[in-house]
Amino acid sequence: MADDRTQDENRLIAERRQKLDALRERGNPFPNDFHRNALADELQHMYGAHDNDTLAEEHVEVAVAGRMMVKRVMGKASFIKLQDRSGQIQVRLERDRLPEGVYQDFKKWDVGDILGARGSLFHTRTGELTVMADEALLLAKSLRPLPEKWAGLTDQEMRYRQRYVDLIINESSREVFRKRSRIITYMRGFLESLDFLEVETPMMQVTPGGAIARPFRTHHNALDMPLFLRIAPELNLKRLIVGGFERVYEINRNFRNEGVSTQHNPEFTMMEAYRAYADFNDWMDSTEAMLHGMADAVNGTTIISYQGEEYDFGKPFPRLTLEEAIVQHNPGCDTSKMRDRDYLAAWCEKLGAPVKDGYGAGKLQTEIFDETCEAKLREPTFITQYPAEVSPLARKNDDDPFVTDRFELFIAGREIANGFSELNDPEDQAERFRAQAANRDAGDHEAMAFDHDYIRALEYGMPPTAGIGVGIDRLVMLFTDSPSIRDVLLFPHLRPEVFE
RNA sequence: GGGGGUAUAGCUCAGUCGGUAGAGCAUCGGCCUUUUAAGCCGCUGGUCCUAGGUUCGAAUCCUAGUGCCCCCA
Repeated sequence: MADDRTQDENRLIAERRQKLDALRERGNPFPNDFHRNALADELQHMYGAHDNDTLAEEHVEVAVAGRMMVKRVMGKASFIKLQDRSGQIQVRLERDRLPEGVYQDFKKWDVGDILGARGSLFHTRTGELTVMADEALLLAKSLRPLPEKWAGLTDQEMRYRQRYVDLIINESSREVFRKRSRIITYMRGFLESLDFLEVETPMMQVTPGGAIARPFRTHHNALDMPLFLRIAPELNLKRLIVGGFERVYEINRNFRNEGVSTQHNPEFTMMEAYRAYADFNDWMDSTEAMLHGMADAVNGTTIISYQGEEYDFGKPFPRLTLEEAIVQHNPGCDTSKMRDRDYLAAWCEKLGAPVKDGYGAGKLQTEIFDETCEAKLREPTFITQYPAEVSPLARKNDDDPFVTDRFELFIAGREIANGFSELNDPEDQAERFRAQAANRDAGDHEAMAFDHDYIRALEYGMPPTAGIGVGIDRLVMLFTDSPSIRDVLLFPHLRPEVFE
């Protein structure tokens, strides 16, 4: 026990431990037989408008419980506020109304303690709905003092490391994560209404695939073999299209062994959906419809306010090709040389973007796009026709095989979604894998491995299909006006804390 | 990987030119039966991130390191 009294003990905690020790003398200080029958917000909605005469007639007996966030002792009577998952409710405790000794005990309870109280409702002079307690008890002692009530908790590091404290203190933080849940619920509903089947595919894969990214590696002891955390569920979901489900989706974590930033966490949540007998245009339409409906349902308006800018999710999103975007944002470029490797390479050099021997015109185009266009795409915009060179799983365009039938959706200068008509020609796919494998052999850790089973699956025949991936975290950032991905992850990745 | 910012009481923050460490809130003690950041009186509470260095003297200046934040690659 003594060993648990950790290094950051201080006088405030020691005082509370003594109070807990005293409670232990009198029995179990963590009772589990208090039955709450009302939430703070329910009471506000049901009885907030009733006057005191009505409340006295009704004599509503309630049992409330939660964390004591405010404690105001005024001699023989006190006001406290209990916070539960719905909100806060005030409770009045009067010495002479409570059972013998309870009020004296209460004076020793601390802000942060978990309490239960039973009593009837009334309004104070200033009109606040309040429970007049006939009974009050301590349900769980809090040993650590909470941040101060007015300034609250603002220290970013503590907000991320001790999210539980952030959630206790900051309603805005609680609201971010409620909204995150509503976004995902809406998305599920949208897909279910289109008869999509939710599935779960492996997180641990022998051959990581489905994206261009570096994977995390782990090891299976019993089988004595390496395994990789998935970078995308894509190939497995398309195996299920081959299997005949026709419409499947998965909302789950991906893992990418890359840098950490305000836009990147090593693990992040992606929604991927695949629909047979559809093409990438259908997915652009559905994505627009989904985001429109989501904004209405989750935020109550189609206008998304993000970091001082406003975007209208109610309007159709402009669609332009990658080459059109480059031309539009680079007046003066030579439009006749948009696929001239030498021209593009020189341009990249000027931009300071890497140019390697293996890079073709398509790869160089995307570098120029990333450097000169991406950040400028503020309003929701679909960029279409990505080069085949950088789209190893996408179907080539029938009229222009340099590009694929692919799109990415940009909002506020960031990629939010990526979709395309799927490559279902097994021989073309095998050829693309071979090209990726060559890059891999040349030292590109992000290049895809050749997935023989995936080719075998395609050889059984995959119907014409289109798929999409939506970055959930970035979407939640937009909907909650959060500047950093860490603000929308309950437990963002941080360097480990050292406990001495 | 590079650059910038930041780190002081439980929390939020001051700290002047290098000269004994400060405030508000919280805690603790006293008063107070309708408060709303309740009020009044009193007392506590510090590894000034860490390790070196300069100096008679360092929260303050220098060097290195660490965490977090931001920007860039």
